[in-house]
Formats: sequence, C-alpha cells, structure tokens
Amino acid sequence: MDSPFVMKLEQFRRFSDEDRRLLSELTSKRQQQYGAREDIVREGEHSPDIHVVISGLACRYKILQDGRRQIMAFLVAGDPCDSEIFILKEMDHSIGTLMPSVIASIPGDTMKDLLLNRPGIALAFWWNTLQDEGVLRERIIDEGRRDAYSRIAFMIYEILLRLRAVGVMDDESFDLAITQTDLADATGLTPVHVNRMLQRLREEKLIAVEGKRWTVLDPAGLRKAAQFEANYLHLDRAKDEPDSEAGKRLKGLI
Amino acid sequence: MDSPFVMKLEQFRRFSDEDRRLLSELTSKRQQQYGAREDIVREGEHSPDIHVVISGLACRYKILQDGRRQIMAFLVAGDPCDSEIFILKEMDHSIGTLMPSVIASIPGDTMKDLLLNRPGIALAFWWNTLQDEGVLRERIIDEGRRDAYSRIAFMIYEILLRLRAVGVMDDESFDLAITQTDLADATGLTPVHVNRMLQRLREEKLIAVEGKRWTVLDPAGLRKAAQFEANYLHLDRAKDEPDSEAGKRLKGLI
DNA sequence: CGCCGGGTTGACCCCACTCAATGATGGTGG
DNA sequence: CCACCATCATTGAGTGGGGTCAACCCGGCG
Repeated sequence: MDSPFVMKLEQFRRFSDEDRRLLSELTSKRQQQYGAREDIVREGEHSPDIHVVISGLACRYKILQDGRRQIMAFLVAGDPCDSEIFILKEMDHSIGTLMPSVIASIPGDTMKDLLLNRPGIALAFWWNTLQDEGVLRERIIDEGRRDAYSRIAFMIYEILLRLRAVGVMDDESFDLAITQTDLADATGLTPVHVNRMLQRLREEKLIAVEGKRWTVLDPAGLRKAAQFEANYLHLDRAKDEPDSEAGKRLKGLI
Repeated sequence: MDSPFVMKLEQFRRFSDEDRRLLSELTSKRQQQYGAREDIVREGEHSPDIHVVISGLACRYKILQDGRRQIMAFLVAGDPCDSEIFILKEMDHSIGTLMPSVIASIPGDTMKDLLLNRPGIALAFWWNTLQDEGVLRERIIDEGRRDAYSRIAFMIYEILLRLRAVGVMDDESFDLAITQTDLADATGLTPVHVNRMLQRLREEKLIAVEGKRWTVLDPAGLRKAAQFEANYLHLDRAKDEPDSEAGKRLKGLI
C-alpha cells in the first residue's frame, strides 16, 4: 500500500519503481503529530523543510487586518504544503491544521537533489503546482458566480473527490473534524448561513453529518447542486487508465 | 531597452547576459497582432506553442454553463500565458485579448530545451508560476472578504502595480481599453454596480478615467481603499535592490 | 457543576442584484 | 458628411440573498 503522497503524485504519471521507493522513504522518515488548530508554517516565515500532509486536514489561510480568517485551500492526505519555499523568500500565507494531523517534513536539500536529478519527480511536482492553480481558479469562479448553496455543495464535493483520489475514504463517508466556521472561512460566507445551507443539503438527502463523520448520500445530486465540472483537477490521465488504482477510485465521479 | 517579458521575469532574479539575450530573441521572432476580444488559446485545446503578451491586455477566463463569463486573471505586457501546456493535456480555461494586443509565440520544443538546459530560466519560470498562484490566492480573499468598493479599488491597484513593474506606464496613467463589463466579470459583480463603485472612486479623487486612459490620482488613497498588502506579489527582491530598474519603478508603491 | 466551543434559530437590515430606460460614443456604409 | 447602429456608460426603482445580532441548546471536559 503506497503512501497517500505517492498516490497523489501518481495521479499524474506512473513512477519508476526507484522513484516510488525514494518518495515513500522521503515521507516515512520524519513524521510529526500535530494537534488541531496548530500552525505548520506561518506567513512571513521561511522554513528549511517541505511539509506533506500524511493524514488529517490542514489548510492555507491568511488572517486579515480586521482579524477575519480566509481559508484559501484545504490540504488533505498526500498534499505537499509549501514546495514554493525553495524559490520564494518567505511565505505569503500560513498553513495550519484544522484537526489532529500527521505531517511529514522533507529536508530542503534532499528535495533539491531529487528535483535536479530525478526528472520524473520534478515533473510530478510541477504538475502538482499546476493542479493547485487549477483548484484556485475554480474557487474564484465559485466565489464569483455561485450562490451560497452551490458553494457549500461544491466545497464538499471537491473534498470528496480529492479524498477518493488518494484512497482515504470508506464508501462515501469520511471523518473530518471540520467546523461550520471553517467552511464559512473557506467559502466567504458567515457561519450562520453555512448552517442553513447545510441543513438544506441534509433535508434534500444529499449529505448526512453525524458528529465528525460526513457522508455523501447522493454523489450525483451533490455534484449537480455544486454545478461541478471536473476538468480543472486534471484527473483525466487517471480516468484514461481505467485499470489504474486512481482510475478505479474515481470511477463514476469524474 | 529590454522587452517587458525579460523585465517581468527579471523581477525575481538577474539573468546572465546570455540568458537575457536568449529570452529577448525568443519573443522577438514570432509576434502576432490580435484584435480586441479574440481568443489566443481555448479551453479544451492543446497548443504546441507558449504565448507571451508583448503589449495590450489579455485575460484568463471561463464561460459558465449559463453563459456568464468569469475572468480569473488579467495578463499584461510581459506575462506568459500558458506555460502549463507542457504538462497538462489540455487547457482548463481560455485565454483571450480584451483590447488589440501583440502576442509572441515560442515553439514548445525551443522552450523545453531552454527549461532543461538553462537553470536560471527554468527557475524564473517556476517563480512566475508561484507569483501567479499568489495572485490567485489574493483574489480569493478579495472575493471572499472585501466589499464591492474595495474589490474594484484592489483590481485597479494591482493592475497599476503590475504595469509599473514592467515599465509600461506614463506617471500614474495607463491606456487600457477595459470596459466596466470586463471589470464586472473579473470581480464577480454586475456591470451596474461596477459603474457605481467607479463613480465613487472618481468622486473621492482616487482615480480619473477619460476614454481609455486610466489615471491613478492618489496611489496611497487607492491602496488604502483596496486594503492592499503587497507581499503576495513577491516583489521584495526588486525592493531589496533599490538600484535595480524594477526597484526604481516600484518605489513608494510596495 | 459550570464553562466553553460549536450548532441552531429568529428577527431585522443592507449591499448588491435585477430590470428597464436613457445617454454617450464611435465606427460604418451610403 | 451624415444617418444609423452597436456598444458602453449611466441612472432610477424595487427586491432579495446573505449578513448581523442575539439568544438558546447541546455535549465534552476540567
């Protein structure tokens, strides 16, 4: 069983056995347990290491002058957090956990070696950056043009898809200790309104929430409510190889 | 006088003379004049070339199911449009001009050679991708947390800053045949409301618009109205070299 | 037991949208 | 050179989606 990190990067292209081994090793060595609501990297800092989410949930966020928080992206198992740090002097946003999570760190020098000497790995990382960009662009559409109901549906559907892609779900359920306030900070809505929209999604039997356990009862319905188009995730390569693991996991969703 | 393309990439790091020469050559060879509102690359297509804006104004956009358009980013002189096409199978959004523009194309193979053999150039391109990501993240904050007035101010201030960085402005004025509808599609507002916000910015003597000529009368005031923080553009390297051309051009703005 | 962080509900309000009409402006062809 | 038309900017009136404020509930925990 591969690590979610390898699975994530392998959505794009199959690694050589050697590359896969190197990557697995990389994240298995230095893992650290974080609690909920802890910062991994803070805005303005420069970290010597690159971090990867192994399990749990983190997010990119920024605190505005007036104290409000905007979450710009969720980071799930397999997601690299800060590959940009090689190039940029300092982070322009913070990264923190939303629930207890395991985070691996990769020494910057090791990473640099890999990127220079392993074209396959470098390519996978570049691709990952481009997927991130696609997700950000889609979120701009989301905020610019969808109403609150679709926005919430969209956010949940995207999480579903991304968790599926790295294989950390049971059927259509996932454990996420995500609060309505987190969702509000991510969608640009108020917690009160998020609450009402979630109620509607539950009434319509699209989702169910019991404690921290989220279940998507009707993926197709949720997808429709979200006005979801998947092309921005560029999972097409996985889809085109239906026998691949990623292909199987995403069947019927994209 | 360097091309805006070189100036743009050199915001990050100084090139060797050889690299600079190669880049200048690259964009001077195959230039094409586009009219207003023409597509350069369309969603779903795969272009063999990479495009660079030489002059004018283009944007990344997507047409939604219901026919509305969302502009996700403006592309000004010096901006590469589609470096992602090396990796991704097809574009997940379109790129089109907003006013008559000159666009250079660089053959994909030539580009690939450069990226593999010229680490300085590859680095500059990666950096450019990361800056783009920063801009996208900032736009998410913009849409999520700012009101219409700040959003319009923000958009104008960002354009001011980016045009300054590549040196295509006279004082605080620039010629942009950008319509209020374009601004609306970029900010997620309606044209009517954009109109009212622009009126307010003019009443407050922050900007002036005569025909296609936009003038920023009060950069500091506009910046304040936009609640603008510049760190996401990562222009700090230019700032730290006050003697550099980019440093001079951005003095007092970041 | 009391506290605290979250979820839920209701009443009220305002920012931005909608719809619709009217001016400007500029390009085009006769 | 002017009539025409398309496009864009502007204005007004009315509406509604989502925000604000505040109360209350609930479960977990020290």
